[in-house]
Amino acid sequence: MDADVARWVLEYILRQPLDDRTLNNLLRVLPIPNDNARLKKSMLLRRIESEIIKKGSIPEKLLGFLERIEELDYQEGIETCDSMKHAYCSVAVDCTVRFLDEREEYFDAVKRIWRGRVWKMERSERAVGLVCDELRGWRDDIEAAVWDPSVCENVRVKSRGNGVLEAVRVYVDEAWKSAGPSFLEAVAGTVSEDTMREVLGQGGIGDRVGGDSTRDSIVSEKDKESRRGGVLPRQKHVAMKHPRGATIGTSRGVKITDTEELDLRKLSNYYECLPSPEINEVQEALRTSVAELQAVVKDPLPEALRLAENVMSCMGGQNMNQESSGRGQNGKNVDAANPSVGTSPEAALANEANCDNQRSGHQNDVPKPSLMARNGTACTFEWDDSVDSLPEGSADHASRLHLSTPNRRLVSPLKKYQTPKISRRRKVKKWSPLEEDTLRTGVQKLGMGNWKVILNAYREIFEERTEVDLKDKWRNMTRY
DNA sequence: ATAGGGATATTG
DNA sequence: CAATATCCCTAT
Repeated sequence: MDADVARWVLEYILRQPLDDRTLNNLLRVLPIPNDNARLKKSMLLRRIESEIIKKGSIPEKLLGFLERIEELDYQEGIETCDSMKHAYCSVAVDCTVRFLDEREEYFDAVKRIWRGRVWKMERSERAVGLVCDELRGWRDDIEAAVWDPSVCENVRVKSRGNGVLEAVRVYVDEAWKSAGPSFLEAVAGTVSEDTMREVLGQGGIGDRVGGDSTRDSIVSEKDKESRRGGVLPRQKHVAMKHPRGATIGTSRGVKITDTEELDLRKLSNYYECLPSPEINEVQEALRTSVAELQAVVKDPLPEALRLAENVMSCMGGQNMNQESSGRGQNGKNVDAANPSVGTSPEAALANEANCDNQRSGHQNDVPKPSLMARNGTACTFEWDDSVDSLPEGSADHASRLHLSTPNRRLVSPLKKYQTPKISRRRKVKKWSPLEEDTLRTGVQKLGMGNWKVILNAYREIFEERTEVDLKDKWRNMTRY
């Protein structure tokens, strides 16, 4: 599967009300691009959601999740929103004051959270967005409470109205909202059902030119609201079956158009231009991978589990966790670590409860879904090691099915969609005379065929060129 | 990493 | 539309 497509699919399923187990299995199987901030953030958000739904109490690791999100935001120049600051503070407080009754543990928590995390943030090189007055205020109180029993009581009282769950929920909702819909959903809302059918079917297109051609990309409020609403089977054919009325003319939808390179624009201008191969390519990609995805989404538990596990049983175990250190891994490492991918089911995840439980034994009956096609720039991701250890069919499990039911989320895709690079082909860039000269001297000095050496030697001049480009250019220059 | 063939974009 | 330039994919 193409890396972009994989990313779209991931973005999509992260927003689906799938339970953790299913999601986890899917994540295990999909190639995860390691370089996409948006995606990472979605994962973290989803994990936070999962955590706050799971148990009554807030786990301390939410602090870590929030910190990572903040860092991602920072790198993208996104300012930390108030709800996030508040959520972080609330979690920190909650995870500390819960130990107020045990001096030892309380002190440990203070050291861990306030003298550890918070302290680090405060003296970080950059201004960490999570640090705010509220946090500092609490820090002082909580520190004082370590030594002073009377302050201790104050803290206890003050923390009663903390409302962690609410705070976190508010933030998560806001974050999803500003992230906008997943690409697949955006596209689904962009193209009418008829168009989709035509393109996905045989592609009889020309006869529709004209008419309602000035339409913009639209995602209807209705669709957005139902996005994560309730238990699944509703929106099975998300990408293809949008009731025309809901998506197009009638809705007071929101534009998603201000995205420079994003081909959503082209998709939305579908009626105006002749279909470019590029669009066809996108839609073909969507067709195939969405079809695969639908098999999972429409009937999540049985279907997805079966798919995911069948796939898993065909693969070697891949327990790389991209989240923890993020950058350390790439496709090569994964492949190197698992030379037996696809051949040795017994090597796979031997210690994973879910795998053992549900493996149906005949991995060869099922054709290898292309979902698992691996990509050189991707690695696998372990959603959460704790979920798998939970007993199957427990109350916990059942409750997680309703994961997203409470959050009704109004998505306004006003925010720019972080452009996935659909155009797999770079823009054509004519060679300048300088470049040509440089190439000539490069070949003369460093030897023809040593394209990489030449490229490195004149990196500033060969801007945006690859060694293959040099090679091709030389081929052109020396023809005849 | 490189070469070669093929796809796509650009030019005339 | 053909010729050419650039870019991409794949086998070696």
